[in-house]
Amino acid sequence: MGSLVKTYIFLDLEATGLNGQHPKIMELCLVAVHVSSLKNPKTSDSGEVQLPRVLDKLCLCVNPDKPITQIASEITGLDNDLLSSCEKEKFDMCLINTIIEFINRQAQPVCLVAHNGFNYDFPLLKTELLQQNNDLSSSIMCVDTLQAFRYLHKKGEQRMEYVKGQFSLPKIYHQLFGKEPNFSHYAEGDVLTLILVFICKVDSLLEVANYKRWGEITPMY
DNA sequence: TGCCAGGCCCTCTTTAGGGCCTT
Repeated sequence: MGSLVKTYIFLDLEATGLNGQHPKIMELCLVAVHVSSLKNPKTSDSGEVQLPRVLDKLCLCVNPDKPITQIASEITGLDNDLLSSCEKEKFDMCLINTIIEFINRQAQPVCLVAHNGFNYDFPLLKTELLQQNNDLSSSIMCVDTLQAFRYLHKKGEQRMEYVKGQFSLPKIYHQLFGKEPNFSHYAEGDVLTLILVFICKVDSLLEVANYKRWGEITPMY
């Protein structure tokens, strides 16, 4: 299924809490990368993988219309007063149309990519869409990089000596780049970090990735 | 009142428990 994909859209959400707290989205970022850019990455003089030059980005803050948990506020730097004072709109039809049009202007077919996406980002986005009586095309493909990296490790990927059993995005980035990622828990920062680690392992990831259809994603709540 | 998920993986496992991962 994955060999058909022409555009990978990397996705990250910042939200008011975790699954059990019925979270609401307060920031989202989608960055679209054509498959040709992923498979022909540029490197710096020191040999470090660089972000592709051609990126389409959609980054938006959202008024969650719900109290943000203290821990979520601490790690994201977002709080209700800040979002209100910046007069951010709620997750509404205007935002949904923007997301759909962003996806539609990419070379098709597209695949959404998120770290722990099958259990967090995709179900939460689905919940928000359904609450507005809308949804994405059920044929859109989805990949979870947490699942894929765990699978690579289990299969004995030679160059990956992660801290045993630990596959958070910052830990994977540190393993591959030898430094801390920039702007963790900014939606855009996390997406760019995700793109970099994806490119580092692109051939392996594309080989083992477990593709699901958006129609198979069940809402978080 | 107080607390709140759930899928995956590992191991001191499979009649289970605990940590990871996402905010």
